Amino acid sequence: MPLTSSPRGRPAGTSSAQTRQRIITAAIRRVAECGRSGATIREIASAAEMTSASLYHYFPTKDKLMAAAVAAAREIALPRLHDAAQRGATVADRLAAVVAEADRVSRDHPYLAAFERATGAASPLHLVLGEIVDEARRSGSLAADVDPRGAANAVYALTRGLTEQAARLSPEAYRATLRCAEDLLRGRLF
Amino acid sequence: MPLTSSPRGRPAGTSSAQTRQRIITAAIRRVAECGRSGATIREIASAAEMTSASLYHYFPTKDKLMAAAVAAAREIALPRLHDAAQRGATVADRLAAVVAEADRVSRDHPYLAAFERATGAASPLHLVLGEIVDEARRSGSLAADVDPRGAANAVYALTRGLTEQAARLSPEAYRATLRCAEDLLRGRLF
DNA sequence: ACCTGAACACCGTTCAAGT
DNA sequence: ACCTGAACACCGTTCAAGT
Repeated sequence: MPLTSSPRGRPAGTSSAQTRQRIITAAIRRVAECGRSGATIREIASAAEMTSASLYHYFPTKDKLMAAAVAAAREIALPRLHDAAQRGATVADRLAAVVAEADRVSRDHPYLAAFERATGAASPLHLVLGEIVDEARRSGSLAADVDPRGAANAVYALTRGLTEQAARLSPEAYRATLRCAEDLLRGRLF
Repeated sequence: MPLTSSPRGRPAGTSSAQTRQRIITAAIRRVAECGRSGATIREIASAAEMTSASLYHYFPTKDKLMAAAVAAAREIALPRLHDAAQRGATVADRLAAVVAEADRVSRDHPYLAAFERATGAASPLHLVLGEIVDEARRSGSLAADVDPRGAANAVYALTRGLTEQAARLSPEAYRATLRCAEDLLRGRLF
């Protein structure tokens, strides 16, 4: 074997699952930094210390890799949002707690908000908000003539817009926006 | 000159401004249908009845063409939203009128909502909402301790999310969502 | 199974050459 | 000025060949 040849086969001390995770982590970071189309397969592979051809051994297309990254990102936020949904006595309290927790998750995982924004994937927030509104309807906190699905969608629309703004505004301006969004949910903005 | 050669020079009866407009219209449609990266320069040029090389005579890069398309799209919606902002006695009435008019604009220009969503550009809605909230603050309809920029951003976030939902939901479900959004603005959802 | 370099068709963009 | 076909570097993806 010539000394100039590149190493072949799986490096010692790494499992297939670890390699997969390394690729997903690299993908989340690169997509957050450069956007979905700006993050090239070659760069993601390089950040995961392999060739683009090797990456295709783990993910058959860029779309499938993105879907796996979206699912991984969701698993980070979902349990925390679920916990937050338990806090608070009233529906408005719970909604505010979930929105606030979503903000904290963004702070703890700096790449996450930019990644979700770049992919435009449905956030775990939708699920949690739907649950809160459903429960509000069961407990009678929602006016009887209000469509619960419509209410969940409206609140979800608000949070989608907030996530988008988070990437556009300064942290200070975004914090002010969040406070107003909470006032809006509590019915005391205007 | 061989009979097989393609025509050269500007076709008779067209001005430079008309050609520019034709390119922009084609760009809006293709981006709405295929997304920003899915809409290729070659396809946009083809839809505008020219070569991609010719298109570069009018726009130096794809980014500049997209910016021009965004500006053109804005000019469609802005006057109508401005008019709607005059209607209604209270702040909530005016906000609801603008949101409703934005919905009608989307219906009148089927490609527009998808295009704005695909480009992620700041919509003319932002400007109009900012004006309404500023006026609300001057007239004292906004609580003194509320940051007016934050309030405008929060309402804008809601409308951005609504626009996104419009593409995802059935017309019926979207209408229910719009009604709940109005209730939310009026402070009587929860 | 896992990895490689080299190739494929396609993209945004450029350019010499035509009218 | 306006348009063309042909080329450029780069992208996602494939593949024969290595261990």
